[in-house]
Parts: sequence; C-alpha cells; structure tokens
Amino acid sequence: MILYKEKKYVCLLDFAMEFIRGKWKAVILCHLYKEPKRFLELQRVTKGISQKVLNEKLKELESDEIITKIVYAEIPPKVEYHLTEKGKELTKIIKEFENWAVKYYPYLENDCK
Amino acid sequence: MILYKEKKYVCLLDFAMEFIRGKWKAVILCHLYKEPKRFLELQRVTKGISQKVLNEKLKELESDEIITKIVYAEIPPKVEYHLTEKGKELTKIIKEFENWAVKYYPYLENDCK
DNA sequence: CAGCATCCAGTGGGATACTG
DNA sequence: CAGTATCCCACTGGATGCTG
Repeated sequence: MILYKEKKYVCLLDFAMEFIRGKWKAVILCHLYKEPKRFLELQRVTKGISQKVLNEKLKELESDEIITKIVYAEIPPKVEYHLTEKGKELTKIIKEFENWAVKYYPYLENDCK
Repeated sequence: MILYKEKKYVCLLDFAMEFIRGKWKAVILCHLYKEPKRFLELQRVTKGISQKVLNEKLKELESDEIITKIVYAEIPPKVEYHLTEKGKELTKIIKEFENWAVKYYPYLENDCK
C-alpha cells in the first residue's frame, strides 16, 4: 500500500496510472508533445473539453510536475504550457497506446494529431 | 470523433485509453502477465478489489478480447483467465508506466508483483 | 469456487455565467 | 485571453448477501 498526498494506492502501478486518470489528461499531454501551447489553442484542439475541466487538469498536471506553465506579462494575457522532461517520457508511453490502437483497430481514423 | 459500441471518443487515443480506464484494469492485466490466474487467486493478489468489480472488469476485458476465459468442467468450478496476444502487447505498455514511476519515485516501494 | 443482485456514496466531468 | 464559480448528473466502485 502506498500513501501519497493523502491518497491511497494499492500498488505502484495504481499510483503511476493516477497521473493520467480520467478522460482528458492523456489527450492533453499528447497535444503538448510536439510544441507548447496556449490555453485557448489547447482547448480548441482538445475537442469537446470544457474550460473548467481543462483548467482543473492543467493544474493537476502542473502540481505533478508533468507540465510547466509560463506566464507572459502582457495584455491580453498570454500563457504557455510545456511538457517537462518527466512529462515527455510519460507522453512517449501514452503514444504507444495510440500505436497499439492503430494496430488493432486500423479502420478507426485518427484525427487526434 | 470515433463511434464504437454506442460510445463516443474524441480521438483515437481517447478510444485506446478506454481499454484500461478506471482504477483496476491495468492492475489486473499486470497480474495476468506472467501466468494465467484463477478468479480467487486474482482477487487475492489484487488487494482491495471487491468481487463485484473484479467480475465486471474481467467481463469487459474479455469482451474487448484483451483476455480469454477458460472454464474447466469440474466441481468445484475452476476458471482461468489468460492474456491474449493483443492483451500482452497492451500490458507491456502498461508496465512501462510502472518503470516510469520507479524512475521518478524511487522511494516508493513496489509490492505489486 | 465463481459470480450475480442490490443499494449507496464519492467524484469526474458537463453546462452556463461571470471577471481581471 | 485565461481563467473562476455554481449547479447538477452519470458513472465507477464499495459493502453486503445470495446461489449453482
């Protein structure tokens, strides 16, 4: 049993999966893989996500040190989200899931690029 | 947008992640990696899972062709769950998450073997 | 031994409106 | 542009008891 930040995990894998739990985190990370993105850009490409949830997930990813947030002191505000090294390695693994799906479900199109 | 079995997915990755969504599926698959297991065995090693949820997840994994179920005609009943080839490949990726966690959180013990 | 039926609680996420 | 604040619903999973 692992205790981390007030939460319980039955094993290390359970703990590891926590970083990408839910419908959106993996998708967000993939969108940040090639290059950093701004908030609105991210919302646009992550089709279907609500502003509220995007914000929540970005906060969680930041506090987990998977991404970093860069705020430019401009008006209107400009914010960029980048993957950390730790986040890049995680995202590489996530992309393997995508490849797995491509292999076993080749007829499903992949518009998530 | 992908439609599959009455459900909607925003992209292929979202679809791929569906196979291991929730707290338990990844853990279960890892436990089946080395060798097939019986129901009770699986419940014992997957510490904390309820019988109901284990059953639900096994059914989902079976209908997704990630595992196969072998029923021996004995009394008392004997059932074994095996990974398919598709499932093995998926589980290999899952194990990389574990390695990622070991790398970045080396001080957390790993009792999930 | 393996698995089904209920009932219930917590939470992840949707919709909408507002702000520095 | 990049958030916050509410309100609400659906779904995942927990607890317990029963059965071929």
